[in-house]
Amino acid sequence: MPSEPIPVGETLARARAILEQHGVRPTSQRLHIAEILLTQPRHLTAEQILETLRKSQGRVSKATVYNTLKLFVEQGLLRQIHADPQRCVYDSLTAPHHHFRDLDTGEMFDIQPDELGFAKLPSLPPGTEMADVSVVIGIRRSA
Amino acid sequence: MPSEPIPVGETLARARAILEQHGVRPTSQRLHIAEILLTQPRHLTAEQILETLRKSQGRVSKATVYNTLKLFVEQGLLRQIHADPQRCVYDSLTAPHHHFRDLDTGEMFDIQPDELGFAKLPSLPPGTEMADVSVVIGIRRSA
DNA sequence: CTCCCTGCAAATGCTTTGCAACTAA
DNA sequence: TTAGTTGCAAAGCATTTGCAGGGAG
Repeated sequence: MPSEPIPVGETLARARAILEQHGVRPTSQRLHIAEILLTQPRHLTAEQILETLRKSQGRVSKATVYNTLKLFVEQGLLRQIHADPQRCVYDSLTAPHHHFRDLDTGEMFDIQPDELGFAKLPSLPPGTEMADVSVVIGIRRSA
Repeated sequence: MPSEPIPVGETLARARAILEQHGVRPTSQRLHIAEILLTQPRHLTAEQILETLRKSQGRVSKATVYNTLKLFVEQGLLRQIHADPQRCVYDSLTAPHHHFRDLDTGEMFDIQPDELGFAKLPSLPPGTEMADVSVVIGIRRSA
């Protein structure tokens, strides 16, 4: 269930606040990218972000998009998901959660953490500790 | 727990049998690749397979390795895993199962299906059906 | 003789990097 | 001024493709 779009003025302010909280200078490009990732459904490829920017915005460089996304990931604002071999998806929900993945389109949808639980987890290899658990449920249109 | 290496003569025969079962002509390269994937631990990148081939075997083309792996995947002999952004791992265990992933090395280890169970699964988006479930448990060396 | 495998090199597509112009404090 | 950003083009890498030579049936 995608959250509904938030009025633009609000997202701009929120985007700015978040960037400042993370010590990222809120430049025009960064604000626009931050706005897209706060307002739109939360799983986007670099290409989709670039398209969105170009529609609403005019000129943006692909390199700047990638650099900004990389910066956001380093700052913990985004998470990268690599379910697809060829493209990488940026997820703006950074809290631990799981995903549905539409096998036909590659689209991803969040699963809230309380919607999924384990009855049994395997014992870890000796000398290791669990860092994270990721569940991806592949789905397709039913017949 | 990696199964222990199987004597070479045996793997060659098994490799040949499997290829023939799947209607794949058992050429020299294909047999060597099939042998590697039956004998060695089961999660290898194309690069690792190429290296192994070149050590034991002599000349092999990168293209042939990729083409063969692609063929094997199409025939259901292998499964591709895309946990890493930059490389893709081929898994010779095609039955449904889950994985540990060493976050430092990228290495993957099987989790047997009976070692992991769900207490709760989310309801699917309407009009869709579940195709598969993949669990990846990220681990690292504990302090 | 005819497929189709194989290897090389070139092409592809996503992502990163080098670098010069630019912009804001 | 000065550090940090941006855009363009070129570089990098894993993977794919085109094509000529070669081998198996």
